[in-house]
Amino acid sequence: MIKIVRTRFAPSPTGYLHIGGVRTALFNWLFARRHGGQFILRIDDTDVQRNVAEALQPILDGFRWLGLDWDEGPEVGGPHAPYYQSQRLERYQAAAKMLVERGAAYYDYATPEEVHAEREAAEREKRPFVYSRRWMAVTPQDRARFEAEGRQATIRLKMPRDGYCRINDLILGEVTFEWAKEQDHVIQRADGTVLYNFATVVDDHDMRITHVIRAQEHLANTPRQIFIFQGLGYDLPAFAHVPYVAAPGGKEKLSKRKIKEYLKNPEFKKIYEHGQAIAERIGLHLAAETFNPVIVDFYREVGYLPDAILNYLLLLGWALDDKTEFFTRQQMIDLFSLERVNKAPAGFDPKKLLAFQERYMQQLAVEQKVAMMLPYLEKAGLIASPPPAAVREKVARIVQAAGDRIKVAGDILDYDTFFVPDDRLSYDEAAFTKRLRQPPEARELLTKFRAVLASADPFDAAHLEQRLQDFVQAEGVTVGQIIHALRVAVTGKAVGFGLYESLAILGKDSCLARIDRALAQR
RNA sequence: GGCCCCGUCGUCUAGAGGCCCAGGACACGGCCCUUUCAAGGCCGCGACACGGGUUCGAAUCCCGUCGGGGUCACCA
Repeated sequence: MIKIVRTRFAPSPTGYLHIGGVRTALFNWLFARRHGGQFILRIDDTDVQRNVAEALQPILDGFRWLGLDWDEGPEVGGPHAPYYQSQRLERYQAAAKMLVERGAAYYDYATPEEVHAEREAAEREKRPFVYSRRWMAVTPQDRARFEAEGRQATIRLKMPRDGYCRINDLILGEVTFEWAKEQDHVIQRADGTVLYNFATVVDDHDMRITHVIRAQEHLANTPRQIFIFQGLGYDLPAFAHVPYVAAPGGKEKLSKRKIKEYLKNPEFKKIYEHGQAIAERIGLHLAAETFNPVIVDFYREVGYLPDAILNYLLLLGWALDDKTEFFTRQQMIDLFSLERVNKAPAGFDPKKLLAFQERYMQQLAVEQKVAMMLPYLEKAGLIASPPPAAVREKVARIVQAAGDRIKVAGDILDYDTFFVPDDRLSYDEAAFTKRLRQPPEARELLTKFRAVLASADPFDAAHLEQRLQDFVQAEGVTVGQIIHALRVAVTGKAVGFGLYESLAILGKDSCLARIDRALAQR
């Protein structure tokens, strides 16, 4: 019988989707899709006191935005519901009890202090800690006696004390652990709630998970989980431990808590500031702790493409060959394999992510780009909402003219000059000085060229270029002497796309008004 | 510290004994194009952690050293 491949990703409802988590989820998703199987989302909320629904929403939104659909889980349900660990407690308790009955676990009446003391003693004597099982209840009489003392029971795993646990990991190969080094871990607390390592196993079995693809930090948990699977008489899933995603410019695991440290990295900082600037212009004032390149929401708000992010993440620890870099969704699914996942951690490089983003942006048609960018202009208060047809047309012309300069949708705000009223145009001071105050001939040339513009017809890029060429010839000056001054005067900025196209988009009236305004400034 | 994992250009990687005095991409530097800024084109810089084996031959296999990381909870 061929088992249908079923993989899962089990996020905790923390309020945001972590980029490293997405990479793990992506591998799970791809593996399931590759083999025509199912991808399950399960919520690890065993230890969460906060409002789960609220903290879960951003995560589900993130998955949807990225196009990583789940076959079973929150909001879609499924045959193994509920998919929230907090709602499965009775099932876990029944399993824990069964584990005790089968002799693979026991009721333990030690207090946390007593165990702690044993651990300290072992440390002092520099020997590995192994619980003495002094407060292990072997018989019902033991339980009664301990309880008479006012003690409360936890349930501990009764780990083997000899032999080896061999794991055949799909990525790492064979990994061997010594059973004797494993602890009698608590699986059920004194208050009856259960611990992650135990709940995970029960869920993976109940939900018929065939392949556990998870971060390598869980490798050390695997022996005890295998012990639980076997103790309960469950079939073992296959394990694949993917290396964790490392911090930018570092080797340690990427962590959402170390943002301040990452911001010392100039490249990370640059990407962050680029996004932060866009966010602020659309009225999002978010703290670095919750809005930064480690969190998926950052990319969504700033206007990245999901496909670019996924493509980048796919190549973080996986490669098809020595040349293929770009993968469509379908190609990813067709070509992904766990065998080609690297064993070593890969550093997260937001700059390379941006490079993928640029390439994906370049492939979009103008209409697609416009659709992405209109919301930014609306939120920044630069255009009406919904935008009239004429405005859309204008945005399309700008997007066309800007070409590859727009890397993320939010970059459209760099062209705000085309939307501000003529009398509110602000000038880049440094540029204004360099182009309009310092060159002695600037104002005179600009004044003369204003007259040329006033009579220009048609007011399009080709014609305007011709008029400017004629002008410099007639005046005996260079293009450089007039064009920079003109750019600053009409756009307020030193840089931008083609000037003739800029003039044409602005229209004659605006150009003339802006030149007048510039000439009036001292 | 115990256990486990890992170690090719700054970064992501290709490489499964001769195709490699190591290939690609990002970044970086230069040139070209050019009204600015991008984009694009061309060129360049740049790595097998180290030491021993095995072999006619090692980035690839073995051993050791060093280095990095993960994990050691009644967290997930």
